[in-house]
Amino acid sequence: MTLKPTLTKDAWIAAGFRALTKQGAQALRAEPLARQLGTTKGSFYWHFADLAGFKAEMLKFWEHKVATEVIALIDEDETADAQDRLRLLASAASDPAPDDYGGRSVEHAVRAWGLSDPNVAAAIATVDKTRLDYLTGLLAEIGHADPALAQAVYAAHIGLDDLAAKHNSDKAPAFAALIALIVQISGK
Amino acid sequence: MTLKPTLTKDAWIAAGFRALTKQGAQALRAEPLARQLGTTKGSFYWHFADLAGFKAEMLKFWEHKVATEVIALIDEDETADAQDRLRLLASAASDPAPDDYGGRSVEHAVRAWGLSDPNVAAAIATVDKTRLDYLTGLLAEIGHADPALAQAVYAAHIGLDDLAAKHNSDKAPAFAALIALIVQISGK
DNA sequence: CATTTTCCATACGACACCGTATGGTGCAAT
DNA sequence: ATTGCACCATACGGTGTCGTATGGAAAATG
Repeated sequence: MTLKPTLTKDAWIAAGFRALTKQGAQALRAEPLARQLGTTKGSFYWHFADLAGFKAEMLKFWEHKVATEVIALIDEDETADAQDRLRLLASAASDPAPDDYGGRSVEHAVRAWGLSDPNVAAAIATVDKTRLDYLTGLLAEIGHADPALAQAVYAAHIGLDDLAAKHNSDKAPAFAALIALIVQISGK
Repeated sequence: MTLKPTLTKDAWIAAGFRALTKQGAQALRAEPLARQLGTTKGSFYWHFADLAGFKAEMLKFWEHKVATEVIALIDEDETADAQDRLRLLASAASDPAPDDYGGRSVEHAVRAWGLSDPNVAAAIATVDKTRLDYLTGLLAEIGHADPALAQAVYAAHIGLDDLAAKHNSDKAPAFAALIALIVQISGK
């Protein structure tokens, strides 16, 4: 059990996400991050081969986090039916910034990052597909067979992250209102 | 010899939006843009005081474009009622990239840009408020008084831009499906 | 205590870009 | 033709960052 008073890779990655959410992808540089951590880039280049390696580890970290979130959601309540699961989704969106590294949504920042980094874009595409397939299945179970609707609902989730980050507005009630509307129709 | 049309500010701004949509905000630099245009930064610094001035003009250009779009939409059909206007919104989203500078949505790129530039974020906030107020009014007219729903619908519009850019998917059917659902409920 | 390993500091050359200064070119008007 | 102006090319110093190389401190190991 080596108790380390020194920096770990995770500390660098956390600093990376803080910088990403606050300043965008162009802030992912070794020397500014080192200043932020009160150290020098000597540490950075000991823990990571180069910037690309650092970014790859950040991305890996995010992919793992998202994957566990999805699994947790699916296994949350084995007995819940589709309607319950949808409402669970709506309330999960109300978490007051559970994965926050300093004020904004990590997911939103990662999506913006994807615009300038193909590796990030590829990871996002995979995540999107997983979620969208899951949501499409849920909606189909309650009578909404059109996958276009699932796409719209998922898009609302994405867009609300954006709006919440830019306007400090609350994401939860809007998403809940949308889900409520959809569940209402399925009941008829 | 080729009659060389001199570069205008608009040509630089167009190149700026191409770079923004393809590579993100960090691509808004004088020398790379000059190479892209087959010229040098001597031209850039003749047309613009500095990078900040250039970005300000890009932003001004975008704000003007968005403003005219909104006005055009409102004045499109004076006799249309709220339901018609909503369907008009849905079909307007089906334009095959009307404001494209090279493959992706400008709006989407500008929103990502806003993450790292407060001036851009402020412009987006204004635009969002205008659109959201308009949409909230429309939905209220057809019986959906909850502004949270309007927020969700607008968020879907934003999110679909993101998904369309990342997956080359079509934005129109998803948004149309959502609007159809909402109009359907209002009929009850 | 000596040695090895782990982790960080510092110095270095290379490179890309900024913004300025200044010179050059083609075209218009006189 | 000469001048004036609009527009671009080029050269320059300055800054910020990259990635490497190397030295050193502190803990772990024997």
